[in-house]
Parts: sequence; C-alpha cells; structure tokens
Amino acid sequence: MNGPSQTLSKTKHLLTATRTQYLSLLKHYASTRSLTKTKQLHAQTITAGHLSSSRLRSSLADAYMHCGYIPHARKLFDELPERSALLYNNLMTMYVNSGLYLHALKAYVEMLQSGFCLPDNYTYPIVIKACSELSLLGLGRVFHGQTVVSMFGSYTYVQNSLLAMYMNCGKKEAAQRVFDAMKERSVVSWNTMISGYFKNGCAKTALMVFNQMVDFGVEIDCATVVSVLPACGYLRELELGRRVHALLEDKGLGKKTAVRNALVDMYAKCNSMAEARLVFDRIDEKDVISWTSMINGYILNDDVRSALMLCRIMQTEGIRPNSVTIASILSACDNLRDGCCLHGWTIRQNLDLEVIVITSLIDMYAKCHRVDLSFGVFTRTSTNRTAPWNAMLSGCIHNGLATEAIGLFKQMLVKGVEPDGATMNSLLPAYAILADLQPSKNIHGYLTRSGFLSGIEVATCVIDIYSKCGSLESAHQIFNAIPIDVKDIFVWSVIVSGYGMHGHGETAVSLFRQMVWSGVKPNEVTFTSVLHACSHAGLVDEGLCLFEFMLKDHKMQPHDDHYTCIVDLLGRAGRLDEAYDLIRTMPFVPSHAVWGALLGACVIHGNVEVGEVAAQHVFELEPENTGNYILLAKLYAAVGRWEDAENVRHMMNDIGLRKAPAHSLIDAVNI
DNA sequence: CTAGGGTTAG
Repeated sequence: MNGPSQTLSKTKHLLTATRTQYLSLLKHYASTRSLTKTKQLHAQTITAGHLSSSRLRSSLADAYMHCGYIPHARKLFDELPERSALLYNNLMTMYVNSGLYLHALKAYVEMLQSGFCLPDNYTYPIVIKACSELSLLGLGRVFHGQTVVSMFGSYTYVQNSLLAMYMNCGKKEAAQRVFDAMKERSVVSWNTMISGYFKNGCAKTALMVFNQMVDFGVEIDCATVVSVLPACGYLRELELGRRVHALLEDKGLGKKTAVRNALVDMYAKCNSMAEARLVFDRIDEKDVISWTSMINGYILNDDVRSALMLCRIMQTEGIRPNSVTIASILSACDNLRDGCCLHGWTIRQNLDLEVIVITSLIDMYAKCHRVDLSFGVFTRTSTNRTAPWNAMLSGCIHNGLATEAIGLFKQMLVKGVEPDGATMNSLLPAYAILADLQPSKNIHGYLTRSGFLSGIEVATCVIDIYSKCGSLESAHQIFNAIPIDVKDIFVWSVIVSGYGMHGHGETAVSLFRQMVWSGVKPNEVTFTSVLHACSHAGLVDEGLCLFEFMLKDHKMQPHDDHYTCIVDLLGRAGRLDEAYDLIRTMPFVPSHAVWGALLGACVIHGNVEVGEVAAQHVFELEPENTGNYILLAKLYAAVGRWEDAENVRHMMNDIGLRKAPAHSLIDAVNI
C-alpha cells in the first residue's frame, strides 16, 4: 500500500533521480506492466527535463508497449529518431496482445521500409501469429518462405509458430510436414500438434501424437494435459483419460483450475459422473468454467435436474453464469414453459445478445416446435454471423419446413452472410425432402461453384438428393467423381439405398460388394440398406446370403430393421412359414414393423392363418394405426371372406378410430 | 522480448 508519506518520498526520489535510475525503473515498470507508474514517471521526466534523451524516450515507449497503452506507445515510438528491431518487435507484440493483428502486420511493413533494422528470430513468431489469428494462409506461407531463406527457419520458436498457424488455418498436412522436419521439438511443438489435430477434427490422431510424445520421453506440462483431455472425452477414451489423470497427479500438474476443469469435462464426456464429481469437489477455487463443465456434464448424462440444481448453487456461491453456461442449459430444454423461463433469465443476466445464446434460443424454440418464436429471436438480432442462420435453418428442417429453409438460405446469400459446412448440413436435407429435380440441380450448381461439393459430407448429401428425386444417373456421376480412398461408409450407404429404394436390387447389391471389396467395413445401417434393396427387388437368395454374411462374417447383432427386411423378403416370396419361424427365433420382442411385414406378405399370398396371428400382434403394438386394420380386411377380402372384412371395419369403429376415411377401407376391400 | 493450453450453440 502507498501511504502519503511513502508517495512523497518516492516523488522526491524521482525528482532527484538520475537518468540511469529512470531507465532501470522503466524496465521494472515494463516487466510488471504498471501503467500508472509509467505515466507518473513520464510526467516526472517532462518536468525534470530529461525527455530530451532519446534513450529515455525509447525506454518510455517500451514501457507503454508492455503495458498495452497504445496511444502513448505509438506516439513516443513515432517520435524516435531511430528504432531497433527489439522496439519494432515489442510494438508488434503489443498489437497482437490487443487483438489488433492487422496493425501488427502494418508495423512489420514499416519495419522493412524504415531501413533501420531487419526482422529477426523474434519477429517471425509475432507476425506468423498475426496471420494465424486472421487466417491469412497466403501471407503465412510467404513468412514461412522468408524464414527458410533467412535461416531463422530452424529456430524452434519460429517453427512452433508455423505449426500453430497451419493448424489454425486447417492445414494439418502442412503442419505435419514442418513438424517432421524439425530437428528439435519442444513440449510446445507436441502440444501444438495435439491440440491442432483435435481442432481439425482428428481426435484419434491427436491421441496418437500424445502417445508418441510419451514414448519419446518428452516431459508433459499443463498445456499437454488440457490439449489431450478434450480428445479423450470426445472419443470416450475413459481408460486413457484415467491414465492422463494419474500421470498429471504424479507430476504435480493438477493444482491449476484449468487442468481440473479439463478433467471434469473429460470424465463427464466419458459418462463417468462419479469421477467428474470427485474432481469437481476437490477444486479449491471453482470458476465459472468449473461449474459450467459440471453442469454440462449432468446435461450430457441426461440428468437435467442435477444440472439445474448445480446452477442454483453456483449462483448462491456468487458465480455468475456466462454465455456458455446458458447455452448449455438451453440445449437441455425441450418444453416451452421452461424455455420461456430460461429466456427471461438470459435477459436478466444481460446475456441475450451473445451469439451463442441467440443461437441456443433459436434452437431451443425450434425443438419445442415453435419456429415462430425462433424466428422472433432471430429477427430481433442484427445478424450477419453465420451460426444463428444455421440454427434457424436446422430449426426449419426439424419442423418439416423445407421450402422455408431454402428461402432463408437465399436471403442469407443476398445479405452476404458467409455460409459454412454446418449451413450445408442444415440446408441440404431440405432438398432431399422436397425431392424436386430443378431446385436440386440449382443447388448442385451452387455447391460446385462455391467449392462445397469437394467435401465428402456435402457430396453425400447431393447424392442422396438426386436419389430421392429419382435421378440415379446424376447421383452415380457424383459418386464416381469421389476417389475410392475417400469414399466412406456414409457415401456408400447413400448410393446403395438410392438404388434400393427405386427397385434396382442388383445394382445395390453389386455396389455393396464393391464397398466391402474396397475395404470399407459395412455397419448396421448399410446392411439395412442392402437388405431393404433385396426385399424391394425380390432378390430372395441374395438377401438371405447377405443376412448370413452379416451374422457369421461380421458377427453383428441384427436389429429390428434387419428382421423386418428379411421377413418382408421371405414373405413376398411366399415363404411365409420360414418368415414366421424367423420371427419366433428372434432374441428380442419383435416390433410392429416386423409383424406388419409378415401381415403384408400374408395379404399378397392370401394366407389367413398366419395373417391373423400377425394382425393380432400389430393391433396390440399399435392399436391406433388404421393401416393395419385395412391390411387385415384386405386379406379377408382377398380370400372372399367378406363378412370378416366387414367385421374388421366394425372393430375399427368400435375402437373409435374413424381417422381413416370410409372410402379407403372400401377401396382396399375392392382391390 | 517470441510459440502451445480449460466450458458452448449450428
């Protein structure tokens, strides 16, 4: 504390201080970032007449730079007769620390033009960081080239900044090349690669790099831990997460709140709330992130009550929620009453203008089937950010408003909002729902021009759209344009089911075999698609063979969908007894779909005996589905038992189900 | 003097 007498003595001291003393004081103020004291000393030097010394002015500028006081720093800097590389570096660092990356790059240009000095090994990390933050990949590459010719390319600091820059710009291959060429790698190099791979969607690679790092015997630090734990959580690698936990306790890295928070999050994502709670309770200084991680953990594990309770406790402990806390809680809300309550709460917390919160509110209302309220939130915000638009788009899709979604996207383009991958994920299903060829061709053109089509996810969507429109040639063309090693399980599934849904069983099966042959392992969904294709096209032996392949070669547990396909397949072929036998050997209770498939087959082949059994089951499982009654009536009609058909109609009426118009039953019976 | 690092929506 500064008492008045102390201040006085200090002032006295300063007045009599020599220039050297000023300089050493400034150095101290710079390292401790004491702006007030720097300002005081600035005033002193003016009154003491010392400011004529350019050495002192330079130190003063330097102190202001370290304190981040841009106006004075810049003015003093500009007035200096000559500037060293060190001063330029510090100026650029100040700009970078204030988020003024473009200013930093301008300062670099001035440095080159000044003729006083050249960039050094300290300069490059700063300007490369600026490129990284601005995603200026082109300029970043230029700096990369400059470092290589200037020999600073072999400095670990410089290389580390390049790793981060490439990772930030989504160029993980480029980062890996720099990493591979490094002669010496620090712990920072490894950490940058781990977090970089995770940020670029390669969580598995991130874990691989971490394992390599441990194998190499590199000492891990806090940053390693907080880089690797999110990847463990994402991949639900609980065992590895526990090993990292043990390792960090061993090395005494577990004191920082950030590390404990990362642990809470990891355990929560691995569905181990007991361990998450244990870590959480042991955090001495819980911050808003600790609380949010725990709250979000409960939400992820479907314990909304505990999440809300914890949120209450947090507030009684004096910690205010932030936008992330709110977004997390909103994501768990699926009813309008709570939703409106929470909306009010976000307004009271003054957080309703944050982009994440707006996005979450839009999403929440859409989940409550109130797209009108989503739209209310949406229109009341000045939105040129992409996320709220995406939320609005996906909200439309979830509520079946395909045309509205497409209209919204057009508005988005008109207003100059930059669409991204998530935009496409929300938008493209709209075209698949509409299944209208001309608009689909239009969006295909847009996707080609904008470059989105080169992404495998988008290409998969477009294949699906063309399939739904019935344009299998176009679908196949896009499919063929994808290199074989890029084709994943999803794109194969879509093309198989595309051919399947239009009755081209042979092509579907042939594509399925190509997929297996190319080394992509089929999953439950692909088997459903191909079995469905077989039943649709009447390929009985093929279908049974594939079912066998699925059980024996792939050791898969068949789902209800698979049984439905096979029952349908056998049933259509008239092998009703086999179908019935299969149902009786099922390891779980058959669903209405399975019995429904059997009933449908009985109708085709006029088998009343089996049909009645099937009908009994479907009536029990979905009593309100009128289609089932109609099927049974149709069956009776098919074998000429008109009275029974009429009785089924009465049965429907007795249950009070008049949803089906009378004529549909009559039509059905008359076929 | 410089490089990496915790919670979140679509």
